[in-house]
Amino acid sequence: MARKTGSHSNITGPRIRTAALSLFARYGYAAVSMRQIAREVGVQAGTLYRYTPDKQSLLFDLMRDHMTTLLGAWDQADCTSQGARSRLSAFTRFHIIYHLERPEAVFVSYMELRNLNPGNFEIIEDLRRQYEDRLESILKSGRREGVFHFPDSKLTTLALIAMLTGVNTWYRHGGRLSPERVVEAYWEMVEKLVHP
Amino acid sequence: MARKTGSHSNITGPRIRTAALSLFARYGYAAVSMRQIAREVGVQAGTLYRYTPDKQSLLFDLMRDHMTTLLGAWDQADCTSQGARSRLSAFTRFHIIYHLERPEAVFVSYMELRNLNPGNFEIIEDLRRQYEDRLESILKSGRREGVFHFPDSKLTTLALIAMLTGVNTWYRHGGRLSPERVVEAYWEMVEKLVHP
DNA sequence: GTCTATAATGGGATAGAC
DNA sequence: GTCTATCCCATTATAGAC
Repeated sequence: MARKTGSHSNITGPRIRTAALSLFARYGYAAVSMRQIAREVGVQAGTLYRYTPDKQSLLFDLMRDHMTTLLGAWDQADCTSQGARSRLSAFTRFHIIYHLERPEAVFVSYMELRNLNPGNFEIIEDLRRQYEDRLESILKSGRREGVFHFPDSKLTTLALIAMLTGVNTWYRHGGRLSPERVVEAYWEMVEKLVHP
Repeated sequence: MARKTGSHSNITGPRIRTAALSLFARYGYAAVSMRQIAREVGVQAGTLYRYTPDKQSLLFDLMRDHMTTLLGAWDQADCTSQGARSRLSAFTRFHIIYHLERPEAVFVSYMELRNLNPGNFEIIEDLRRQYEDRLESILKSGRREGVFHFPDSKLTTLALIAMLTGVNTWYRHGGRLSPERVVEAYWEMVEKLVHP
């Protein structure tokens, strides 16, 4: 049986999400219209509402998916049986590489928090806290093992995440440094920062 | 001679800028309307255009003033005759305190870059680069003096600034740590990070 | 599954009265 | 120096045809 003309439901949904992510990252959620997203996808604006209840849900779904995928990927990569120094090295590499591979999702997830409605904001913030907690527990293990020293575990967690995420603001593909070299340099700095 | 009723030109201009800064910080440039700014100030929307040519100039002026004031304040505070370690300590303190005192201007200046038109963007980016260069030259002096070691001066500059500016994302007035304690903790981390 | 058409609202910016 | 009134256009979201 021939497929009906215009029967693209399996592909239109993802294409809407991809277009929205890209436009939100470039111009910001508030500056992007549903018509703009529709044009990018190649459908009329009304059609978008078959795939999302409203613009807010589109933003929220993108951010929630980014955060849950990030958490899942780290939990897969983390070797909890290893020592804290080795786990921190793995975290440094994972965080930089994972974020460099998804600049748009990272950018939207950090910049558009204030455009979430209160309920959605709380859910995203909880996921972010969970990710921070993963790093903090590594730092605390290292302190118990006597291989790390730092002034305050929560504050050091936030300092390290800010430092590592900052790579996304300046890294340019094909620039002076390869991702591998960036990871090396940051690990050298992280290692000294937590040194006893 | 009695002042004319409604003659507030000396105060309305600054009040527009304060209201705009506050609203841009809370809701984002694109999400804030000129009518909203006018309501906050207590004038009609048309009146705003006696004080700014358009909405874009309002944003640009706020960002440019923040960056030039920041640069001027650091150049005032920097004791170039001192050693690099002492200057880096001063920079760490200056950056954290100065940024904590102006959360709205800092937030707007980091979040609304993409809402600047190309010419304005270039001017702000140049000011930002100048500020980064101030830190980088301290790091290079320290390396020449033999009191610092790091993998790459530009990369370390950006890592440190990201780390220090990150304080603004989590610090809450009246929270667990005083600004003074935050400065101490960050200096301890910065010092180790650049340790030979 | 997508389209056209439209409702209801609000946007930036300007003109001219007072 | 501020207000009122207005121009013109864009916005989100929905209804109903095909």
